[in-house]
Amino acid sequence: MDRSESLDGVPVEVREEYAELLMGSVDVLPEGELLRQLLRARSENRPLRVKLGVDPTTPDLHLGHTVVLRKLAQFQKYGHTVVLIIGDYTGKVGDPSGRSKTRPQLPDEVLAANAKTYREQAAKILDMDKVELTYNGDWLGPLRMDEVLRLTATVTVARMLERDDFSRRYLANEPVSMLEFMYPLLQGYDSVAVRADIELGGTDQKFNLLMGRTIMEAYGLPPQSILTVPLLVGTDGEQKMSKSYGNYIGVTDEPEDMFGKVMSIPDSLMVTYWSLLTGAGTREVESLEKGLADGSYHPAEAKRDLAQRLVALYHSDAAAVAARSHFDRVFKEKDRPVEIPEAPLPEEAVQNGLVWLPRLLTSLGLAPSNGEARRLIQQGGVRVDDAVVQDPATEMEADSLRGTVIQVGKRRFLRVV
RNA sequence: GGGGGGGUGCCCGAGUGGCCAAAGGGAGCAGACUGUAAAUCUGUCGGCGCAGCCUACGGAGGUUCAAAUCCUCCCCCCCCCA
Repeated sequence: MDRSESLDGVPVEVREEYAELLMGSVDVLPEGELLRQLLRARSENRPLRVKLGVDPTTPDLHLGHTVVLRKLAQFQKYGHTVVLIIGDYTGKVGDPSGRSKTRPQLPDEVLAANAKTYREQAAKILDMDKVELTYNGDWLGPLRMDEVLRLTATVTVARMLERDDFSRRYLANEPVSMLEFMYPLLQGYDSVAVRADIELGGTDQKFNLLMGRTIMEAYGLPPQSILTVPLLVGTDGEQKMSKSYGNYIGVTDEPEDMFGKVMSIPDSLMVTYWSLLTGAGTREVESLEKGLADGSYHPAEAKRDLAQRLVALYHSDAAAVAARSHFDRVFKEKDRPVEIPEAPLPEEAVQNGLVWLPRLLTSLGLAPSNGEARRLIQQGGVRVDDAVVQDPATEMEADSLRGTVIQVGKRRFLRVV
């Protein structure tokens, strides 16, 4: 977007605030509105109400979710009020988006549990003491039919079909349920309920966010402005980060795992991750880019630093350092990790004092089936005390196994005790 | 209500009587290589102590020496017309 609007007469503090809020944002609409809001908020000494709605459909947040949370944290930093809406109601109905399969309707207990972990995990980024936390079931649940109808009357079908994924699916003969049409309306109604000044979301939410404006106007309220942040690309470097694509890095991932996953992103994604996930400032990101470009900053080093920084954010500096040395040890020097998890020799794997290797792997959980274990062995992916074993018929004496380290692939180790 | 098109392995998708545990792609997994769990290449990719057997192509029956493929009924999904 064009961000060259004149800042003449804008106080320096607001310029700074504005610049930081724009950083990393994709759409900030309508043009110039956010700046006006910031100025007004300042002159009236009234913080902006910044809305984010989340559906508690997954128990764990991943780094993709944190992009928008970081943006919220910036608003918070400047004294604005973050209004976090847990979509317990919308989650309960079950959004069938994208698939013909109806998404299972989540039971209350699951939603409540998800909401709880969401709060805990969001607390790593936001100051939750200052967040206004709400549940949209509080106002959507009691809505009467006539009120629902009033809501539906505010938007036309043609308008709905402007939404890219709706029209695309519609043209492709894929189902679009009425329920899905309701989602943007309910989300917009949330904005009415909390009197939002601005709503944040991923770029995929642009339509819904704009719908909030329409609906607020229909309810006689000043329409919110909207700010979108980029969707984070997952570790595969292609699709957006999502649990269902298996390309996600969870904020609760163990330090070593998180470190490793970060190391698996394509180089081309590094700068993006730095700027969207670490809270690094513009200057820091620029010098990093420069270093990578002129060769003074080795990409492998940059990625390690990135991984370390992210682990530090969600765990601790110590854990981050440990994860890094673990990674270097195991992958760079192809050595064993210092700490190897231990597991007792499973009884069921022992027959007449002998242990058949594939069965050992499955019973230790290192392979899902004997067939898979066989393949791993044949492909040279299994080591017993550093020695590759390639014969799937291998049998070993149970007693001799105790204390040995079983390795599957490059990164799974287990010591039999 | 009428007409048409579909339901295949984790996902997408080919297959219309045997050569089909089912092409191809993606994901996953393993190996090689590398600064990396990047990229690339190779292999593998239902289960079973596996040169064999079992289970599988929406569900249930049936025809056949033989069915994902043909028939019957049922369930589910999509589109068009009304």
